[in-house]
Amino acid sequence: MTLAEENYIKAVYHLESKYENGVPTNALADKMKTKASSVTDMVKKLAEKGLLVYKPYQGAFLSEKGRSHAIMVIRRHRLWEQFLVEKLNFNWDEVHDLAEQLEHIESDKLINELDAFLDFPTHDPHGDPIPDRHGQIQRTDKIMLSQGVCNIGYQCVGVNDSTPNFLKYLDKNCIGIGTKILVKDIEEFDQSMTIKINDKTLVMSKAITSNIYVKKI
Amino acid sequence: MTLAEENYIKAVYHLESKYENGVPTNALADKMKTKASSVTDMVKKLAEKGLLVYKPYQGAFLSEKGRSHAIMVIRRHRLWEQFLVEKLNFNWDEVHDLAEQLEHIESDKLINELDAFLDFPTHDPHGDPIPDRHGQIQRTDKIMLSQGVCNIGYQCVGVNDSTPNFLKYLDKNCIGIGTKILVKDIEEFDQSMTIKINDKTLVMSKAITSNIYVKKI
DNA sequence: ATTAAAATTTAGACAAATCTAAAAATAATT
DNA sequence: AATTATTTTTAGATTTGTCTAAATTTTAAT
Ligand SMILES: [Mn+2]
Ligand SMILES: [Mn+2]
Ligand SMILES: [Mn+2]
Ligand SMILES: [Mn+2]
Repeated sequence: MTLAEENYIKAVYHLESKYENGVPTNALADKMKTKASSVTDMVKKLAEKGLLVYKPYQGAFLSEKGRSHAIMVIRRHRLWEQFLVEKLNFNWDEVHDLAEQLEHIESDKLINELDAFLDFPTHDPHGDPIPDRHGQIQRTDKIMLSQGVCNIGYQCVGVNDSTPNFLKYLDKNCIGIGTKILVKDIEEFDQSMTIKINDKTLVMSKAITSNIYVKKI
Repeated sequence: MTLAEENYIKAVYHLESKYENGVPTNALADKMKTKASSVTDMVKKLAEKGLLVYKPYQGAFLSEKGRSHAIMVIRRHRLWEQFLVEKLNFNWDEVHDLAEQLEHIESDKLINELDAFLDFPTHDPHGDPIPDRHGQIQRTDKIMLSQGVCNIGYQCVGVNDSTPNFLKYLDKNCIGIGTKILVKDIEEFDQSMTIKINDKTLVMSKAITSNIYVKKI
């Protein structure tokens, strides 16, 4: 399985939750930063290999084989991110692009030993679950902070946007995985939220609060 | 710099010590397990990029730029090998092929942090020196065991052949980096050597002894 | 039900890295 | 020095993944 193929099935995996009746060619082209015509070619190839199910004009689905391979790529990605942060002093905003490279290294022993070396982490630095060696993913119930309610305490468990820009914003405001957040007020007009973190008060737009995952304490 | 290009300059680097008047196309084709015509094409491309110096029919040399890049690829290769053995429970005969993949991961921070994490090792699991972050390589004086002399004690400091087959032979006979070896006898006819390791006596052919590097104790 | 717009696929081309087969240059032998 | 043999390069083809431009299909709007 080539690097490009792995990236495509991973993209299909991530888009499937949003497009339940098949992932459209254009959505995939966007995600892969390529052109629709390139996607059509690749999707046909992956369908021939039995990794996707695909009918022309109808979008793509992962086959079981495709899904389990996609999950393994995601396992590798998240384990490497965890390694970089835990062992090599990387910040959580520096690891994604590097993990995009490392996730394609092919070795079961490597990834399982890395897993053990890290003490079988269940989540990566961004709060995303790390599939276990059998592809099992621990589902946790989380909501977007934008869905939070006044005067309720929450704890940050993940982020939706994990681009460096957003993560640096969170760093600047002392928000990370595990941070306790108390919702003080929600402005009706634009859903902007006033929250308290360690006695510091902070106002965040909906663009921010809808990218932070929390759970009730 | 692509994966193929990095592999070529690494191959030129390793062959330059044997071919001082330019690395011949065929030698490179052998090493790269490809055809001479493919080598010609690639060598021309690398020369245009300023990584090699090349005159048709005259063989290839590394430029300074090419050499320093080759050394960095070797640094990455050996640091990864060391990581796999030291931290992930790999045996020294299992790491080479995996390091061939890992050496192409592009990130200075990654490799320098890995270096620090491993406590700045000077040698890899096969006894080969690890270039430092400036490309400096620690040269140690070593000889082939086949050049050893009777009744002199040596210590194994490296191997010439690091294929799994040879390394497994060494494992089976309890020979590794640091092992003390006493030369007891050398048979004139075929240069086969009788040696003593921890009171165990062992006879090794020249094919073996010329692949073990030692230094006088 | 037509027509217009959007999404998708096909056709044809291109760069990277490889191959085979043939031509050219260099080295070795007579 | 002329002839072979070896090495190296060129010419033309192939695979992978991409592109642009044109054709087709589906969806939305009159
Ligand atoms: Mn990531
Ligand atoms: Mn992540
Ligand atoms: Mn190696
Ligand atoms: Mn090595």
